[in-house]
Amino acid sequence: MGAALALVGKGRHFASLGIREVTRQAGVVPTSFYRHFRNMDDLGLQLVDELGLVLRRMMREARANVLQSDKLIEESVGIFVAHARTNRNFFMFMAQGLAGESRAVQEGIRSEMRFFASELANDLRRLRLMDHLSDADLDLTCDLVVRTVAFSLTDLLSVSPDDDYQIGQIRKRTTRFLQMIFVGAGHWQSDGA
Amino acid sequence: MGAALALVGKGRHFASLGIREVTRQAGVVPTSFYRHFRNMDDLGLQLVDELGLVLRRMMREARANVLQSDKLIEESVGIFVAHARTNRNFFMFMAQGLAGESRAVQEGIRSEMRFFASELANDLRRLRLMDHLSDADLDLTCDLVVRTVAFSLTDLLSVSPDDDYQIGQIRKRTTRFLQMIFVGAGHWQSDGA
DNA sequence: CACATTAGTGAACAAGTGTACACATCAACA
DNA sequence: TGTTGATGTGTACACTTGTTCACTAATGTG
Repeated sequence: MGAALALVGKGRHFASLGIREVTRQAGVVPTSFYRHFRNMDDLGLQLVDELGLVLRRMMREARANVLQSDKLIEESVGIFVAHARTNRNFFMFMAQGLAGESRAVQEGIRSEMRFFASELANDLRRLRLMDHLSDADLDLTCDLVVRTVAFSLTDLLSVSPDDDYQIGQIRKRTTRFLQMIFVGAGHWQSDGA
Repeated sequence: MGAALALVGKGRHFASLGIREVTRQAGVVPTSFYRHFRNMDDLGLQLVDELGLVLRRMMREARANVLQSDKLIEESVGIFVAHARTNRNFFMFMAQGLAGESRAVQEGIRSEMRFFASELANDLRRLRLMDHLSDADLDLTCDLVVRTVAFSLTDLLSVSPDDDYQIGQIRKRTTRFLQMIFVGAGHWQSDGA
């Protein structure tokens, strides 16, 4: 799995990886592959599971650092950007998987995103933010937030991880996106929406 | 190019396609490939160019059908969904390319999206909507809109093109996303954003 | 310690891959 | 009509690929 991630991190697309290639990168003989996975799709699914853990770690950190901050959005985006850098390969895999060729991997990632959105909704409820929104509308908002952040991922991954200036730009832009969404959510249904 | 698109439409990822595979689908001998393209990346780039045309056609239709409608957002999303169905393979290619393995294709698609966003900004200016926004903020809004629609693409492409119910759901949800964004844009900078 | 499970090995095979080269076909135009 | 440029063909070569099978090394548990 590490070998596959490493190749993805080098710019290869997961769908184009072969068993021999992965085992070669892992420093192991091709047949060993079958001791762990039935095929590449299987490997992909297990990567999605690990991706889930990465995302949960990120959420935990965000909750810890953000609870009483007034710059909730800015902080959260910062944590996201930091994690995207630390776990670059995982996030690359995620970005690829959304339109990947394995339906199962696709669905897995989608499901991780849904989970993330629902946790975000819980947090906002708990913090008594967006109290005027119905459950459905809060859901809508969180879904939109998660999508926006996920799309920023593709921006983030398309620049060098050392290009602090560009990364800063993306962080600022993403923050403004979210601010605009929350302004919209704040006025939702109180006007002609 | 048609053959490559057809394979993508069948669920394959562009990055995993080979020259022989494409020529086989095209009903032509492998060596013929080199008469038209230098390699698969080259083919990808030419597909991006054609994708540009598809998007422009869509924009033209949207402008024609939407000028004096009060349901501007709803109509536009409808046109988008319709085009996504008609040109399913092109849009699949687009969704894949955003996180694809050819940097050039990636940049090409990204650039098409920027163009689309800037045209949208022009239209909004012309229609005297969002008149209170600075150029930069209008840009921000349009970028966010285009991203949101692009992400909906992955939803759209993950369901069967004949599943009218699910497609309708996606259309409605996307519409609400955009409405929320525009509500946010409408109140932008007038409150604590 | 012995034993069972797990992980890794090496050789083999049929099939598929990218690419090179010389040759054939065909449309368009002088 | 003859020539030319674009497109397609057939053969060939050196690799790479997925998967199989029988075998070995290491691991931890009774």
